[in-house]
Amino acid sequence: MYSMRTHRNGEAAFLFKTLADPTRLRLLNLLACGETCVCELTDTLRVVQPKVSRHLAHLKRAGLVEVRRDGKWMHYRWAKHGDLLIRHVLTGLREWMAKDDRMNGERRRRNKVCCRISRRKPKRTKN
Amino acid sequence: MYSMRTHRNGEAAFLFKTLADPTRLRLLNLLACGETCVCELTDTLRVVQPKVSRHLAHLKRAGLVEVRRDGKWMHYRWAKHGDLLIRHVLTGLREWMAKDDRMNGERRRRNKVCCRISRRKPKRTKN
DNA sequence: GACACATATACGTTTATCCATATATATGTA
DNA sequence: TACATATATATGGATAAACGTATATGTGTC
Repeated sequence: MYSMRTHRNGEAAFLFKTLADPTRLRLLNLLACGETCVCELTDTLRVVQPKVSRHLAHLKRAGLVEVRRDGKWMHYRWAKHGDLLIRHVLTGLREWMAKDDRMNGERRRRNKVCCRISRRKPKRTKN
Repeated sequence: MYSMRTHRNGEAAFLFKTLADPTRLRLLNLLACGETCVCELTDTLRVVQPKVSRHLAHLKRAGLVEVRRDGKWMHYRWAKHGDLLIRHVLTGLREWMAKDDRMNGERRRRNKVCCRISRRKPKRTKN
């Protein structure tokens, strides 16, 4: 179900195309910490919001992430994968991210991002 | 050593970019059977030779395959990988290829290709 | 050396990808 | 309803990837 794209027309290439972009790998890296909303991703990566949304959409099309709406916010997370290929690839990716310096730094930064801290106590806020 | 590209500048993206092409996946699929020369690959995939060579060069740059010269022929094979990410990814890829219909068909065809059969007995031939 | 064959590379064109900016949509609040 | 905020999408331009054809290199044979 999540991996239609890789099986339809037999294209694993589509999965790899999705992973072949540094920004998308950085997004997956942050999502490896758990569910994260778009503004947190934007702030952490210091990347303009349309760019983040565009890449998230691509990850979603490929079945790599799922979304949940919470008021104005969209929370993205890694998808559960039935697909064997995706599972192997993401296992390798997780291990790689755990060792990569830049990725480590960005995961650390994620937890300090202002909008994350300020929104923690009230589940929904006006600001 | 084989995976310099993935570690230098921290880009796993380069590995995925290499795998993000159907022709290169088809080549890796044939090489999964064992060492294969360019003309066999060309005949099996029914793809023009410069295209095959170009993609093989890309796979080599990424450290995914190795080459051995045998007279006029160049024999390509999967490389041995120290890199964990590459190992996970290729494990997933192997399993996927084993199940994919098109890939199965092409591996079967590989063993029937004319130039393969005619060149089997004499290790080196004039023709 | 001249030629044939296997493979690699160079070149110009087409196609796909990525980006930044602008704009649209959706939700919540006054 | 009007407005602010969060996110998504559309548009046009720049960059890179892939392709086919032509040509170069490298090896063996005569």
